[in-house]
Amino acid sequence: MSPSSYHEVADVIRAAIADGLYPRGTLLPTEDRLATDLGVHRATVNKALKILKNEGLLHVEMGVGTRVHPLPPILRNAATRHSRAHRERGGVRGALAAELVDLAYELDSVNTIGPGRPPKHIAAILGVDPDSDSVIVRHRRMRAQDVPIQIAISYIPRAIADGTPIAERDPGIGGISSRLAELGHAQVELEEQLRVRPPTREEAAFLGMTVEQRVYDVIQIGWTADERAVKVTRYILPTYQWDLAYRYPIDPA
Amino acid sequence: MSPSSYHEVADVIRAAIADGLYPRGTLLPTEDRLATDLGVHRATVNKALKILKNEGLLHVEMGVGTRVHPLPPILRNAATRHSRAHRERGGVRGALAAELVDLAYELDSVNTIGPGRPPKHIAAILGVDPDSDSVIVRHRRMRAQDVPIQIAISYIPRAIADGTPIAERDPGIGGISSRLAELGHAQVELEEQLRVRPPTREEAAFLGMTVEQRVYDVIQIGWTADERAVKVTRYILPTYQWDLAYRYPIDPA
DNA sequence: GAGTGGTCTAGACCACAGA
DNA sequence: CTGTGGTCTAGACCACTCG
Repeated sequence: MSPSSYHEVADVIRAAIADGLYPRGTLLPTEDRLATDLGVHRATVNKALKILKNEGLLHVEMGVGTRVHPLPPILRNAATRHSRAHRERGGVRGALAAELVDLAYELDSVNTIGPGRPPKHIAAILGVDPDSDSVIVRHRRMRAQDVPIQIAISYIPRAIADGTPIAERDPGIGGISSRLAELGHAQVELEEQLRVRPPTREEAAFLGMTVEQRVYDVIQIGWTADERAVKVTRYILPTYQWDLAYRYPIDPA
Repeated sequence: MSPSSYHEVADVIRAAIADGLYPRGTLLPTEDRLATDLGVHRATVNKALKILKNEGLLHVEMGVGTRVHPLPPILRNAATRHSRAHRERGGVRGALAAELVDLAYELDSVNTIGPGRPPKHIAAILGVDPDSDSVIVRHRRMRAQDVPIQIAISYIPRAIADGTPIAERDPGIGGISSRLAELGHAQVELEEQLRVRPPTREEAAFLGMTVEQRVYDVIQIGWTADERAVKVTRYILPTYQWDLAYRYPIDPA
């Protein structure tokens, strides 16, 4: 067959991947090869592959070739991931780690923890000073199976966190949420605001994405029983790497 | 200045739009014009504009020109009722809620209602027969200010819906949820599973999108107090047209 | 150095909308 | 009929990786 457009070429290759012709993690044929096989110019193949790269299905290793993305999407279930049982399963340090336990993925994270200034809109939520180092910032960049999958930046008021394990590198079993609870700041509700946008250059660099792909940008606010916001966390997740799930009560009337 | 790559051209145009040089709804200069102005070939401008189209910032009217997308993103707050008690508290919540209030948009919807077969995975959730017309299907395509913004397809078991206003074109004040409550099937919790993907050709056609853009694909399940799923609704939303918000309780321990 | 994908220019033809 | 964006081919040069 001789596809007449780059969308058809993309469909052919997408189908070939779905059929298992090119398993996850393997190299695709070169663009020249595909061009001659499909009877089109390389520019057309390049345009078709760009679609699949933007979808997150393919991934380029410069100078090497084009690879089928190694990891299928992971489910992030907001309803269950924050239960204590979930967070402490396998002695792990937080919600993400617990999710990956099920999949037998190895989690590896690079953290930067210390006092810092909160962004203005986050300072407003937490009710802290935006112009001084009023929060502990926990910046975490995480990989599963050596594939970057998430950036998480947490902001906790220093009035709460100073002198506690929350300000330390290792917050202990169950993560920050467990420590907040022990300190009398248990979060009873979480609020999440999310949108989809292109990654910034920095985010793209760490996540191994291009700026033409998409990330979820999730702002999570932790509320206590007495209606105080005690933690704000921003999650940056590649859309092709995650499915999200929520469960919430409604007024039955 | 003379941008050296199509990403720079895209950045220049994105910035020009952000600066108000090209207001929402107006036509951009032609590709030829931009090419000569920026000192690059039209193919480069075309590639740059494609990025902005994929982001949903631009929209082509064939044979006419390229227009800046008319509507800014809308906030879809999954727990509006639930969050109402908290509305006074300041910060981001108030700011985003304020944006919602602006919407004096005119809504217009085309509906198709009747018995039908549920998709297999939805039949499994509802516990109905996937091989017969076991559900009432309510298919709604909605526009705001004449801009298509959402597709919603609801599935309700006929055992519940037959002979009630749920199977009628107009379900009455309060909609399906109120009727379900009156019939003894009040939903007390909603579960939503969402992912981001390219639209199908049909979805793209109605929503005025290309298949290189992205939609939220949201599966919403309505649960009763006795843990029965009484309604499943699938929402298809352009990602550039919506921000999403959730609020849910967590296990504080 | 050979092979990879990334990008740019150049020129061409097409379908579509509107005067 | 003219002007619009959509697309394809052609050929070139680049930065990168690996042997």
